[in-house]
Amino acid sequence: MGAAVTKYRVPVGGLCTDLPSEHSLKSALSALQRGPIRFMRDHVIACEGESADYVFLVMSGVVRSCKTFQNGERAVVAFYLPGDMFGWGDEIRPLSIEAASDAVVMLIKRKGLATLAETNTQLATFLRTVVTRELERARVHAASINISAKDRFLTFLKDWSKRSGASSTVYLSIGYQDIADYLGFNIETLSRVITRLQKSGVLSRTGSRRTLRLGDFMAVRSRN
Amino acid sequence: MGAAVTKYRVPVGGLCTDLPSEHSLKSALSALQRGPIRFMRDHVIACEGESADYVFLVMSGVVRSCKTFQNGERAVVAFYLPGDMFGWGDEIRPLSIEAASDAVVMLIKRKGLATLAETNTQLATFLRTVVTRELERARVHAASINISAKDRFLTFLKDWSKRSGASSTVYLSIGYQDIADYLGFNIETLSRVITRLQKSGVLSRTGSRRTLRLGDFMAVRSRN
DNA sequence: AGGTGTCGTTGATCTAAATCAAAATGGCTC
DNA sequence: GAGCCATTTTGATTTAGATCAACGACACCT
Repeated sequence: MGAAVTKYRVPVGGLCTDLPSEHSLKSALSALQRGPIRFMRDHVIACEGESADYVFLVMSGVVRSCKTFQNGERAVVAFYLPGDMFGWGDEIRPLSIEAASDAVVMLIKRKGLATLAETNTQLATFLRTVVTRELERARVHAASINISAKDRFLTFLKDWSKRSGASSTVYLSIGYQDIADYLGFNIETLSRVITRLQKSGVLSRTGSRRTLRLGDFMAVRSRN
Repeated sequence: MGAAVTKYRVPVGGLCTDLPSEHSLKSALSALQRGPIRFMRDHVIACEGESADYVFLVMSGVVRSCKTFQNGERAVVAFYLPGDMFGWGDEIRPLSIEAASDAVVMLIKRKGLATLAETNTQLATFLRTVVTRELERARVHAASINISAKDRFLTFLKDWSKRSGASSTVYLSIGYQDIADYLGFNIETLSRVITRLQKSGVLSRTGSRRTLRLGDFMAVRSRN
């Protein structure tokens, strides 16, 4: 190992990549951890309105946070991928947390983390970047409020492929309903958008419906 | 003054309400400040892509942050009202900052603030809540991606009236175009929505078009 | 292999909002 | 007040996406 900087739990290219773990921090963190815990798809990990005692670290699978409205509609606000830490910064959960695919999640005591961050500058910086990055993502999402379904989906795909370790082949481990609820249109529209993109050669699907092979994105004129 | 907790610059019920200013902090902060600076409506305060040397504190008027796309379209991502501090947490400005009405803004050196926050827990906590609150707002905005123009506008109005010091009369100091670009529909639709709400008695406009008198919001069935 | 349930696809129709076009309003200066 | 400008409003038409309905595909289960 030597002087090489080892990283703390990095399943893919997620947020936690940024947290260097010297031994002291690593052991201090492990004292605050519970888990890993397995959740089956669609199972609720935490409810809206609860006190947020834990911060989450996704080990595998995909986790979604969503807002459910009184009329039964739902909006998916964010997806968290392996390596992502989230749930920091809220005393009360503003959104429910659910498994969007079978997922393994680590729980970390929020208060303990806060205490640790008071003395450990590295951790404090890391937590700040976690929130900032999430804010950035939310802003981009919010800014996409007036673009077409096609462009919205392409933006999503681009982001997803980047986050899940860019390659020309993307595996959507989550259901279409989740994607549609995230992008703000319905599942039929999503299906049609994908079909159209397929026909126009932007992407192709071999074998499993969930596996998309991407052509040249940039070739497609989109808003940004 | 005695034991009474004085607050730092609180034009209305904005974010800065939360920052208690003992003398030491106050003077340390004032050393980092530049301003107040006046900006006329639509003037650019900071550009996307620039290094973010300053954090902003709105003294009066309204400031918007927006993303401009290559095709000339624009999305307003957030509005900042008197008392709001923003721009913390980004090394590089992800969005341009512009005056949505004539506005007076205070500039605070970001690096200095960061240094100060390292030793001052109160300030650190405050900065964290600033970012968290902004994230919360962005999430709500993003979650509104699939609701009707009417509901989106009502949600906006509710939030705006709360932020600008709730009363049954709301003064929109910004143009319709800005509101439309924030809500993600065009100005004609916004105008029609308002007209319809007027006809259905949810709100009325006396004198200036910019002044809305609100009826009972809760009576209107909306999604949340 | 055949049945069953979930999930994605396709088609027909409807509707909210976009777009195009023009008029009305209010604010401003002279 | 008259004229001029930016802003908002209203109307006619088009369109993207929603909705309703049915069908196809795949995984799972015995």
